[in-house]
Amino acid sequence: MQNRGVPHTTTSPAQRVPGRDRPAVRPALDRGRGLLGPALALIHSGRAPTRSVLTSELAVTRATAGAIAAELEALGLVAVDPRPSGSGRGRPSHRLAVAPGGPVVLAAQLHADGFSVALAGLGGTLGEPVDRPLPRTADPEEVLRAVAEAGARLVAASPRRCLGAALAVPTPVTDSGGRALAAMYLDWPSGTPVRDLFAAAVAGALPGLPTAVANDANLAALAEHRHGAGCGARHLLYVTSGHRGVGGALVVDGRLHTGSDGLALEVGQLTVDPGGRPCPCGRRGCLDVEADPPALLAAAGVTPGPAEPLLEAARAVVRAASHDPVARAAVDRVVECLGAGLAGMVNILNPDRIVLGGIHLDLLAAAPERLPAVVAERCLWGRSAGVPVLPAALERPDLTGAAELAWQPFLDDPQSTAAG
Amino acid sequence: MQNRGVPHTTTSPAQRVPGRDRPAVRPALDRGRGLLGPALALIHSGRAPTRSVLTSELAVTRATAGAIAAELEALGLVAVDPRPSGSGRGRPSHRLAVAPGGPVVLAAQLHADGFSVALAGLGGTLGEPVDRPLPRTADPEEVLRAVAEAGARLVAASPRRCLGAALAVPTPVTDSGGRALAAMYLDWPSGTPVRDLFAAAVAGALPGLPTAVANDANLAALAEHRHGAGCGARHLLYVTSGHRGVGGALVVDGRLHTGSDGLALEVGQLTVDPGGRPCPCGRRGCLDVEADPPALLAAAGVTPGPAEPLLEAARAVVRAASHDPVARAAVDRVVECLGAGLAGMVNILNPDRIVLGGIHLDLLAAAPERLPAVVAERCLWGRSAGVPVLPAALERPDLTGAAELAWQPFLDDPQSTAAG
DNA sequence: TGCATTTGTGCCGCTACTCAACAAAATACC
DNA sequence: GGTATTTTGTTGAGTAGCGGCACAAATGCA
Repeated sequence: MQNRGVPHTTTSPAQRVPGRDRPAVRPALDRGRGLLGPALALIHSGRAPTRSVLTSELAVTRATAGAIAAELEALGLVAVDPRPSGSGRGRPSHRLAVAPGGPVVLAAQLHADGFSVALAGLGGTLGEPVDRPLPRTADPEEVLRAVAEAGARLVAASPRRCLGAALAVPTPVTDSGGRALAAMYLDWPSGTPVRDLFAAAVAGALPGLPTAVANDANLAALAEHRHGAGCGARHLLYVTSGHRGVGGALVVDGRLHTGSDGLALEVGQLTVDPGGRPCPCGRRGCLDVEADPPALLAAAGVTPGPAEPLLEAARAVVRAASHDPVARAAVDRVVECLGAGLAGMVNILNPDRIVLGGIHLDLLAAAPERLPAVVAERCLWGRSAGVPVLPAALERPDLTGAAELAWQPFLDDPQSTAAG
Repeated sequence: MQNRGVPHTTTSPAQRVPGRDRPAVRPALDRGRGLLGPALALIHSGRAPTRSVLTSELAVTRATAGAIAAELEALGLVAVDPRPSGSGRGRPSHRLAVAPGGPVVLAAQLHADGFSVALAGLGGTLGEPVDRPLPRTADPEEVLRAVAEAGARLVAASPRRCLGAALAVPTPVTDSGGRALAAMYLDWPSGTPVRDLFAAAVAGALPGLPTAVANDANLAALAEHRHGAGCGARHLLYVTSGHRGVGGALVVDGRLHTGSDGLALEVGQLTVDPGGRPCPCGRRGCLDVEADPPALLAAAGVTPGPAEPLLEAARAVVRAASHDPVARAAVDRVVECLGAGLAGMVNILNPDRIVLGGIHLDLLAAAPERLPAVVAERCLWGRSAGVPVLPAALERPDLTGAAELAWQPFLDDPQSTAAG
């Protein structure tokens, strides 16, 4: 690209040469970057295993695809393997893959039971995650410092260059201020500036690293879209429940739909059973209290131990449903509620695929026919739509999603990986 | 642009010259078209009144903006007026406006009481609309032929070149097949291929004209976003009810969010009052039966005359609310239901603006404090979100929206206006 | 052993921009 | 009223990114 020299050289009016003139606005730096980003995204998510597929996916000439692949290889991000790629007539195409020793990002996650960190390269593969309990304090600053330090140890132990860090948190995060609105499991006050606090913590442990923070369900959706059950979907609705309440996320054309301030897909307030259980919001039968692990436990009459994770206790109920009629009835009831909630979302969002995580994944496995049927029945154009409902496919969707978030700037502009 | 010659010259293998070679895929034709489209869109929606604003909105250099403006002027789409544009220091910028004698499109609309057609230039201004009752037959082919013929008369009477035609229909339309799913007011069977039928009708009356068909609420939302109360919103939620049922639409970053098959924003099935009126869907208290004109009439105990449009009758109830306690109570009740429905959408979509049309516009005028308050109360992050709720600003939003739809291909690629 | 088919590559050209310098048109200040 | 300052329009040179083309390479099939 053109040499733009040093930006923002504060030329005071006095010392300014008369004939000298600067553009009214700094032209958008991200224009003309062209197809490098889309190409890397295709290889990253495994949708371009060969150069010829890349050519057709990008809708460019073979010459252009070759130049792009060569540049990504020069950046150390992609490995081009000229060995034949197997069957078919004609000359076999070169294989494209993520460069094995390429840069990594630091993915981190806060959840009800602790925190996790892992390194992640391109391609959606995680390194061995480190899981730790939360420090006894609830002070966000201290928690995030512990996360950053655990991450820094991972980074120091790896020979690969680290380009960024991102954190998944179990609360909505505002786009504008990066504030956590309802970090219930963490006992944080509403409005905690988690984005800034994480940035500060990482700046202490790993200076210079760009950071980002987002909601865990949103990130899991992104991960499922790129590397899991949502791969290839144009409009992916992801719904999950791992502890209390129900989280949703929507991926449209490969991008998260976070709404105007990151608060979209707060689906827990959908009414799914007008005569149902009371909800903290004041009404009855909200999805939040009818389709999460506590709802399933309550319907089955099970009281979990105080130290037992709610998700594990609820999974036990689903497993018991194969022989225990009480558990079966509980599962059936929650499946009806979940289906009604999903139908409500489908009427508004019209996704072409639904992926379920958390306890919903188990419920789908226990009612693989009934759950999609409920959705279709209660959905306005059920028969014409017929949305497929799939189980999530990733082992650690939240961590993988955090990695996606950290990778995003470099997927948008692969050249910038060279800067660090 | 490059000369691509005649497309699809079916070179049979036999007659193919050995050294001759065609690209694996036809490269995307719309790449490299650059900023002409965005520039025209800015001028079209009034967001670039001068060349200097265009420069900063496009984030290009003055030279580029000048070249773009000159090209749009050469295409006969934009008028550049070099006269000064008023106040401020420095040299005044040239004014940019839609060319007065430029091309037009044909906008058409089917509604409960008839059909309308109008010509529309760039800039969102409609010519005088022609309103007609529906032919006595319910045969879609015949209805659409009448529409096309009325349109053809308008086109013939105008000296301006017509580039395309689009139709707004009061039913969801599938993206894939262009089929009407629930044209209740028109007595059309579900699945009527309205896109193809309209194309055929227009081909008969105005050969060669490109056509398009979409849902009326969606198009009204698009129109409000570009020329009305939604101008400048990033995520615009539009909700309206002109006859029976409630229609919604979402505009994200200037594009309609139609979902994977055009069926998004079917918001009528949201439960807003669990103990409310029965709905054809089998449940109670759906938005469709609680916040449309018949709901308001029923709450007020009014039975409209058989020939009276439902919207007008409902408007009379809202007007009566200032002095009639029964009407006031009816309005209050429907306002609560509408607010609950809007809150449900806000929780899922997190728009930064809501615009109301149809009877909802009157309800907002009658309860300008209460309606936004209900939304905020029932919305999960009400206080932090505080979504503004505004009345629609256009006189004929559906027709204006149909014009937007017809213009869209030319806004995306202004060069193609020269082809016709 | 050819031949059709598919892919990789180098070279040329075009397009849509940026950059840089200058000219023009207004306001602000003395 | 004249001059400096600010903002804008204009022109010409330069360039990144991509398409078009011709040819070479690598496979399967007859």
